[in-house]
Amino acid sequence: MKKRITIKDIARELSIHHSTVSRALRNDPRVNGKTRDIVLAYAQEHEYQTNMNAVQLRGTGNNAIALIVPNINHSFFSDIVSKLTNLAYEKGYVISVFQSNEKYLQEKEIINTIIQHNFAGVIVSIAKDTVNSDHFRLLEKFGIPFVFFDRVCEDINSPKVLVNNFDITFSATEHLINKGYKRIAHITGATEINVFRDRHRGYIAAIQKHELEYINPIVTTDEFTMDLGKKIFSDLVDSQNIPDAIICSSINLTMGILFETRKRGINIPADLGLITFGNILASEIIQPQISSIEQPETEIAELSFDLLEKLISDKNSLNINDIKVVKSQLVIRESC
Amino acid sequence: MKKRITIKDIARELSIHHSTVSRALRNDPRVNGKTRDIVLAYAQEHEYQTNMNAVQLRGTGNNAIALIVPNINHSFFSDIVSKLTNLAYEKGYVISVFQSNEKYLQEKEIINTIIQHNFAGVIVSIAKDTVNSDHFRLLEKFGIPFVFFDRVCEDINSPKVLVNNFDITFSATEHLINKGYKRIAHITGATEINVFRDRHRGYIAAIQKHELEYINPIVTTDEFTMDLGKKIFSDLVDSQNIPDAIICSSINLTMGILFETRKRGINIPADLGLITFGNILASEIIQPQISSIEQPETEIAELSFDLLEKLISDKNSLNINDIKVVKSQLVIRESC
DNA sequence: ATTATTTTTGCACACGTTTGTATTTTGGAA
DNA sequence: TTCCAAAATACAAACGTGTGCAAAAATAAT
Repeated sequence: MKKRITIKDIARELSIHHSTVSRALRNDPRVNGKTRDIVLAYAQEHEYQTNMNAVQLRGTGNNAIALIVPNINHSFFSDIVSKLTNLAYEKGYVISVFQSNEKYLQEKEIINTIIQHNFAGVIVSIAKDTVNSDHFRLLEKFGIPFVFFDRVCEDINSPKVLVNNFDITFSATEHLINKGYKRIAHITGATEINVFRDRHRGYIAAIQKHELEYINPIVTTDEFTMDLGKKIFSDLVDSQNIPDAIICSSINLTMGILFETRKRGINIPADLGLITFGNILASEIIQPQISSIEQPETEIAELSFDLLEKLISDKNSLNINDIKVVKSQLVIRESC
Repeated sequence: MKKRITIKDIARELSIHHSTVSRALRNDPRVNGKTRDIVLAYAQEHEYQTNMNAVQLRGTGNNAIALIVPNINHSFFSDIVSKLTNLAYEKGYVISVFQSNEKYLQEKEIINTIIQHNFAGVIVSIAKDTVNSDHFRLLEKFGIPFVFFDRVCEDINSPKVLVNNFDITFSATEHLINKGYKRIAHITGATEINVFRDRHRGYIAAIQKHELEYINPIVTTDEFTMDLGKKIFSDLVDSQNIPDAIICSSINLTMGILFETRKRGINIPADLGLITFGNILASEIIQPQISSIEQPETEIAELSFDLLEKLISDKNSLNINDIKVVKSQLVIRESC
């Protein structure tokens, strides 16, 4: 391994000043076409690569953006991560993906790292754990623009891309009611988070509108796993407090419920109606096919990226408090 | 937004030299405990954050590592990405995740980016497209250590973490044979890639050992999607060249096959035996439950990270040509 | 009190790049 | 040839940090 070649090296070899080399490499019109070609040729031959640390230190040109998600390996987020990564690539940005593991503390440290590395901007969906938003204030203070998607800090003035959780959950609940279900339960996450709170409210609103007696919001702050789904449903059965329909905020939990219903011989949709949030690769295979609320990952990714890009290129280019709401879709299948 | 505070700012305010501040912040024993405390207090109060660009430019201390995967949103890779991200976090590294989209060209550009940003090391699983390995030679040239996992460049001398693809596919095939299946097909990816080639060979070896007549390796270079799975199976049926068992390299393809068998009333395992690579969240739900070859993502992630870490801290600490082979597991369920 | 020793701080430069300004070179017009 | 404007290049400083070395201050030894 030989030491990496720098602009100064090129300058020395070519007996010109390194500032000229710098300009030549960036196609500055101030440099003679002839020398530009010589420099470019030399750079190419010797595999010159810009040192972005130096560029960023200088303060000019920063194409690094950071993405923070609670979990990389949950389908909703991994889809968005994948899409955003591609968008970033196309637009010439470098994207770093960070995972908070649903922990406020980790999220906070990630923010510190982002500041230290001078990222140009951040796209973030907050952890379930995050109730305090000081770290985003810090980000503001350092002048790093950021955009929230899905899970947001509502007390922070920054653009947000949201899903119509209230409306869609309202619709889903109403759909179940119209189908004749009377004891509808709603399983969701910590209602401190906008996403779960809005779904919760949408559910309640529909129940109340139709004056049903049975209201059963089941809020869990644990990690959404299939096992947790099994447990929640088992507890429901044991408690004799059995609903005749469920709206579930997590595909993982839904899998657990499905497992238990099979084990117990509970028929879907006859004995139990079911609507879940989120898609699953195998949705076409699983029987009965589960009705689901599908979120527009592509649209969310694109909107978030656009907003951030605008913010990076000009901090005043848009209303800092811009909120976009994208529509998710209720896909009725065989489970209700 | 106010300008960010630097070491020099602290020095000026405290009327000491910035070198002293630098040392104080890093707990250098050469600085007086008293002044250290003053500096630390001031830094904390004014929310000082190290500028890592400067640090990295200086050449001392680089904690950024890069991870390149073909797809972030395929379960095998997303699991590994997630695990590696956590490992990196625990060990104080910052990890950036890049996605090659199975394209050599993108992989190459990613490598350039990595060089330009002076990453301390790289963990990579190559694209299906990648037959040329010049870009890894470039990485070598720039002295950036890297570790391959799963899909590797065999002509590059760098540590590798592999899965026992030959053996496990051999076993799987033999298992099907022992169960009485006679016409076993194998669906896999481009055999230029070590992973698919080894599986291919393992399959062939088992077939030949048992002197079966029917050998049908189906190699596809297209993206592994459920739709492709449907198409491949439909073509098989149409061609009258119907196997009585299939080993499939991709869970997505397997889903497509499953879909088609249902549609056509083909019974698994009676009419068709099935073994797939990869896990799926819903595996407990899908009926019949599919026998699968499960890869030890955690072990792969840990081994890869350990190797890279050693390489970063001391380039000569291990045999550069180190190859670790981890064992995947054949889990027999109801599909064969 | 003087010197020797250790502890602590200051100084200056380097990392690689960019950019405003000054200087030189070039080419053309007088 | 001489001079002028334009084009091309060189110079120097800056971004924020870390480190070897020199200088100074504090402490210990004589």
